Amino acid sequence: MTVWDRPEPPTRPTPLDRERIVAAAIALADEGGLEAVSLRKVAARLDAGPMRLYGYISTKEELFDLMVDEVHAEILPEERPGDWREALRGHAHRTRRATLRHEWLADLLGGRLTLGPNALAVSETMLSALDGLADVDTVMRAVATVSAYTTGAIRREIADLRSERATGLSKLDWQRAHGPHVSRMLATGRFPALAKAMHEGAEVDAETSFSTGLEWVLDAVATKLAPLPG
Amino acid sequence: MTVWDRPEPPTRPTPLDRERIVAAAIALADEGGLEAVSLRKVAARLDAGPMRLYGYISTKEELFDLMVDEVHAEILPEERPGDWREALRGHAHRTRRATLRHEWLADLLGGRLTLGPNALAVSETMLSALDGLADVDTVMRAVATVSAYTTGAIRREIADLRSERATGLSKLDWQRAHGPHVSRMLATGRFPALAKAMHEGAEVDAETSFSTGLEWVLDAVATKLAPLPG
DNA sequence: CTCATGTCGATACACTGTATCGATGCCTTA
DNA sequence: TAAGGCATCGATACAGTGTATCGACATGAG
Repeated sequence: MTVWDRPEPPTRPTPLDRERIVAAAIALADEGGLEAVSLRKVAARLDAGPMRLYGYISTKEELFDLMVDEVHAEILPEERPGDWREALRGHAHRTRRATLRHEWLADLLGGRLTLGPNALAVSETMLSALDGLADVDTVMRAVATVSAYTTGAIRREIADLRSERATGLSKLDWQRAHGPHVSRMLATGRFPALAKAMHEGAEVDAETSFSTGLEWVLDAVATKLAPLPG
Repeated sequence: MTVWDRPEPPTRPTPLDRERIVAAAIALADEGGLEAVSLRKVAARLDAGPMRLYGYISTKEELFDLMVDEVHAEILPEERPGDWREALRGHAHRTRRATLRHEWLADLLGGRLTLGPNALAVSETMLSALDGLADVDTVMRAVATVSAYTTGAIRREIADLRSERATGLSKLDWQRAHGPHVSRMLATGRFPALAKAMHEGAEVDAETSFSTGLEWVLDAVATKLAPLPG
């Protein structure tokens, strides 16, 4: 019996921590969407049994919360924004880009309060960028309104994206793609405005679309923050 | 052997249809949230085996789509709106109220394209209310922007609601409620703007909150539809 | 009356999140 | 150093999920 024959001692498994668990979960979600994230698969990626995870998280929902907060680290601005408008605009675009990198985020955005350290830091930077420009309630309203638009617009964009991907067709073939159903509906003549929009609407790229709406909302916020004197 | 002894013929089960299936699913979701909706439970409500449903729907996702479209019937305006602003405002508020009646809708809103007849009809009324007030692209942008705000704001409101419900406490006790975590965070002094907002912010009811943000967005739309001459 | 055909739904499968609790290793004490 | 008690950890088990499969059945034709 030499050392070579002696079996390895039962490999002390790598100790886990939340960070590694969340990273594994995010990797899975990036690859296969949220529904590809199961505690068993996350654990498997870390050479552990499923129950191992329950020492670090107490529920799958909590894991999702941690994932969302982790991505918020990517949403934190790298440098101090110039003014409030740039702060809000930057936040919206960073959120959008993060969601394009992690599409599953669209399924979670706005679904639960996110109170992790990164999410709080993000809120902090937005609020502080507006601090002093109006009373507290107006400032909060401004942040909430822009965030609501951002959440809604991003979800919509991702929904479109998935739909296109599923049919494998561009928006031009959209009607045909969605089977006879929509075409038939439009053909009934019951939806003239919709039909007109479908036929005459220009095809704008998603980023421009997002941006345009965002600027509208920012314009609105501007008038509330600095109402015209008089 | 009398007629009384003769066993009942195997009860021809009530024939199903999509409508009854969707109604059962909505009832379940209203009672216990989306995750209470399982094909087995839906089927059980209709005295059927699970596989019975697959004659009418081909996937659980499809059932969700049908549920969403069904609720859109409640969102259709009852009477022709006075002007574009009332049309958009009405739609937003009806969507909000429908979501308060069917909280699970918040989980689905904006998550997938909804192309059912009711959803199409809703889009039609919104687009037609704006028809002619600007070029097609601006009109579509207006509808999309208001819808995005609506989706995002509603999701946020429901998330808050659930959070409050889970802790059983009002927003006043919010910090304490969310355990030491948030309080500790705020106490670190790393989030002064957030702390200020928490302490000085007035407690406004959800509807007012929703309304205020909505009017801001509508103001923005107004300036794009009817730009000042010059 | 027999047989072919097509439909329908019971059974089965692979997988989920998580409660339970016996085995295991560790630390303390004699 | 040896033994004992304790806490921790994770394998097993459970109740449930969505849905593929395919045998049994009812139905229609010959």
